[in-house]
Amino acid sequence: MLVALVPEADGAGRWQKLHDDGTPAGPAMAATSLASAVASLERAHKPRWIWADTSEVYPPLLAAGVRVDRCWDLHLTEALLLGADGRHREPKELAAAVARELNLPAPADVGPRKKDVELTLFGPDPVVLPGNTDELDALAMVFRAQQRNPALGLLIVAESASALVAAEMTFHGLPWREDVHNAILEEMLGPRTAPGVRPKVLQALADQIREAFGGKEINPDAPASIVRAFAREGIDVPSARRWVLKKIDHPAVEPLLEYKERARLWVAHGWTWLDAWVHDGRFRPDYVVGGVVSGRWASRGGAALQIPRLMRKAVLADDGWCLVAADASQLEPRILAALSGDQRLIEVCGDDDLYSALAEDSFKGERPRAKIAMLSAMYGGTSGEAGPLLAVLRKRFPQAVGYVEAAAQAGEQGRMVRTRLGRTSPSPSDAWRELTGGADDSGEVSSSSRQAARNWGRFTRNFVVQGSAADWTAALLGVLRNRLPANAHLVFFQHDEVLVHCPREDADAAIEAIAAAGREATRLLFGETSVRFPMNAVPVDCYADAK
DNA sequence: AGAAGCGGCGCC
DNA sequence: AAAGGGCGCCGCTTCT
Repeated sequence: MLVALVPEADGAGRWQKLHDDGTPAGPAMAATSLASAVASLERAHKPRWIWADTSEVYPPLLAAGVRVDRCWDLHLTEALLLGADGRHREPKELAAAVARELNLPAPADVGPRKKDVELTLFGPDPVVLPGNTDELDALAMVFRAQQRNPALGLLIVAESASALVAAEMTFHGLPWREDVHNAILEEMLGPRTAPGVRPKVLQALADQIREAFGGKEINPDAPASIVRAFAREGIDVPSARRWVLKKIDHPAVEPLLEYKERARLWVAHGWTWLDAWVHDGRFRPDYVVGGVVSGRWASRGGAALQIPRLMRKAVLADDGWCLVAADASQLEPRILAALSGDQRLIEVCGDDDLYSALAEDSFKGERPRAKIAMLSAMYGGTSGEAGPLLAVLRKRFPQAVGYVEAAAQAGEQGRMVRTRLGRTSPSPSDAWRELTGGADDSGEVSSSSRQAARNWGRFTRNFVVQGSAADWTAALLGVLRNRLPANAHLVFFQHDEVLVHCPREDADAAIEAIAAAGREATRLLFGETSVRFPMNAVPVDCYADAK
């Protein structure tokens, strides 16, 4: 069963049952408490909820204690459908345009709409909804229009489930111990200072750096200042990047590197971050499902997907609870094996450490070289020894390497590529087409043209692998959230790893659910493939103890 | 004064 | 040892 749902002010709302084809299956109903209406419908029918935007509709329901099983997110779906038609939209433009179509208020943060945004979005034959259309009717109409590409069905369902997971993660929050975080900061920086006031340890390092440059003024926070300071000493450096500085023999280098590391901690995850993002022992970032073109999640605020390893010490389970940390090991090369059907690579995937097996097979047991070769194939690396290593890989695994090289070629020619579940790469810009349009008057293809083509080829090469891996994790999340024990909560997700917070006695059940979800995700994407996708799942008290 | 771009670095 | 793909976010600098 389907139920379309429109929230209204003060926790009220309206809903309407729909048939599977999106036609009305009952009258429109009004509820003064939307949450109780949803709860009772959920108990009775476990419907698939049709709503405009999970990130708007679901959090208030969660806050009222209501969890739902399934949904269909019209925003996310429309983005997938448009992308598949080669009509990508910026998320903000899409949100504004869909809101307009649905006669809903536009998101508050949407600025002036650009002129060239289409006002009619839906389907090959755009539907223009009159301004006075009932919102429930509009939802149903859009839902029906969104059945236009059945090939995307699984992706849409997985994406919508991901949106439920994202809202639930924000709701539960990642356990975060402020006292532990503060202790780390104190150890690395010294006592807390007011915002903008350089902590003692950083000031001491800055003084040391200035001494090393003969007392001349230098701002270690400004890369240009660092480059100038070295130039005064007769040392030319192209930039102030860490790996550049590391190669220099100069007394300022050590304190500079030390300063950079600690300053980064102060600025990105210092006391200001703690005040802004951690409350009542929980870190609650906003996750942006589908925020990356490849289908990976992004986050908004709090740099949720860039938590430094050091700070994971502050992620501690509640008393009597534990964190089950699980990651899909070496996910992307396994995805490539399954996508390409390369039998030899599939055999290599039989090993828990894929790179060791690859090294044994083709690289004289040299694991680092095997890894460089594989990463170069997936990322389009060319520098250093990548070329020869890739040649070895191509000879031994022609199907796998051929798969990514075909994707690269498609990109270089300006064609779109698709992930396993049908997420589609954006088209290159008009400027790109202009630049790569062909030979100039003299018949030469300019180097900037070739470079632009290669750059886009690297993007599409990686897109098929990174995006299909995102397909796989979306399927995993969707399956997992309905398999976990009732008290076990998904509290973190980062590309290929999840954290589950649960009572200790539920840890084994959570681990089993994760393993089962991994198997199911593999089956949903690839059917009865023999590629192995091992999940490492371990119960820990502290996130830093995983791996 | 505020926006935009850049360099840099955290994560996968 | 870095590089090759994807991000978010900071401070600094330059532009408007």
